[in-house]
Amino acid sequence: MNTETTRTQIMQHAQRLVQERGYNGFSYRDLATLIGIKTSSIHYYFPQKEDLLLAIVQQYHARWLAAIQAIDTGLSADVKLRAYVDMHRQAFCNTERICLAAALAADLASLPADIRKMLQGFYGANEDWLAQVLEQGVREGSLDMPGDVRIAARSMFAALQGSLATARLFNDSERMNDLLQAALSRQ
Amino acid sequence: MNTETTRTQIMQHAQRLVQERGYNGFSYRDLATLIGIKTSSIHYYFPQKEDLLLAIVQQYHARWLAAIQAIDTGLSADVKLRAYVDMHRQAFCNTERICLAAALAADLASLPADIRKMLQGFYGANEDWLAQVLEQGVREGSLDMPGDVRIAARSMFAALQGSLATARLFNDSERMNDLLQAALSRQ
DNA sequence: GTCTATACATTGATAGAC
DNA sequence: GTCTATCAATGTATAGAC
Repeated sequence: MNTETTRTQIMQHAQRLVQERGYNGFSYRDLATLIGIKTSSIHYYFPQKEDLLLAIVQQYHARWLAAIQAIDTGLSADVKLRAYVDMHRQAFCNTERICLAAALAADLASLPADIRKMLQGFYGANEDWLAQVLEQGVREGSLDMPGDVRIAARSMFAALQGSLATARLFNDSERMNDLLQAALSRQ
Repeated sequence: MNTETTRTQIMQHAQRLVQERGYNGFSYRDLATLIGIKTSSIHYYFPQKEDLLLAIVQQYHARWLAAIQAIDTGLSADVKLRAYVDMHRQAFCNTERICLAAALAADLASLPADIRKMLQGFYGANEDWLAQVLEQGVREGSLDMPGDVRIAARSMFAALQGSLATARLFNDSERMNDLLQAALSRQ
């Protein structure tokens, strides 16, 4: 079973390049050279660069949501939070890449409108999940949330996204351990 | 007194475009059209695009540091923190732009090495200042910091940078009010 | 499906007139 | 200082052979 189809390879490399260089920081030529094909072959699968971007973002969103939903709903809030933060930490330590959504959000004005909508969906889904867990933590008494859990969830997700960028900037995986303190210091 | 020299205009528009579209999301032609000159005139001031980027980052860094240092050192830690967070909030509400350093950090792999060094300097300077203020807060008893203030400072700055990106993504200035809660909830 | 060939616009950059 | 003119390289994209 070979999952290394051309289409798969294109998407893998394209996702990585967006995360490393931004949407405007790579070309079909870069992709073609990396894979060892011609640019016209990429156009066969993704006629326009926006088609490629759309496919990447959809796949990323679906996989990330699946990973979140794989966190056992029966767990306590603080364990869920640790698992969630660990997802970010491991994603970074394995790839040294920031979040795809954060990479695209930086170049926002240069992206098509439908991508912006998808990014909002990605951010919103994460914030919703986090808010739900924080609320559970308050109910369970394991988390001390002074204000609105919705706002706390926003701040927490922003801190996670920002920490990934900083960890890469300093090429310092150790910084990803700060994430735990950042997210869980209110316990 | 006319500060709207060509050089100034170039730098202003270029900084804005980096913050909106990323370093690879605009061209000398874009700049020339915006200002009403020819691309060769831009090359007169900034022979290479990297020269332009360097000048912008240096100016941004200097101005931001000056703004931080303008915060009265005699103030209490929590007032200093509020002033610092308010700098971010107002910067966003006036311009709807994210931090220049955060915009560049996203496209990191496509930037020259000396720019990476400057970004590290910018992040480090902010984290240092924050850590110092947090330590003051602990001494004064106005802040309850469970762990290392250095780590807390990193998380706080990451949260600020991330919140700016989210506020822009959702075109929601209200989110910048979350910053206060995010940064000061440990009071 | 992948290629060759090609089109056509854009990009960063330079030389030299004014 | 700003312009015209020009450049080679790169960018996205298409047509059609195999």
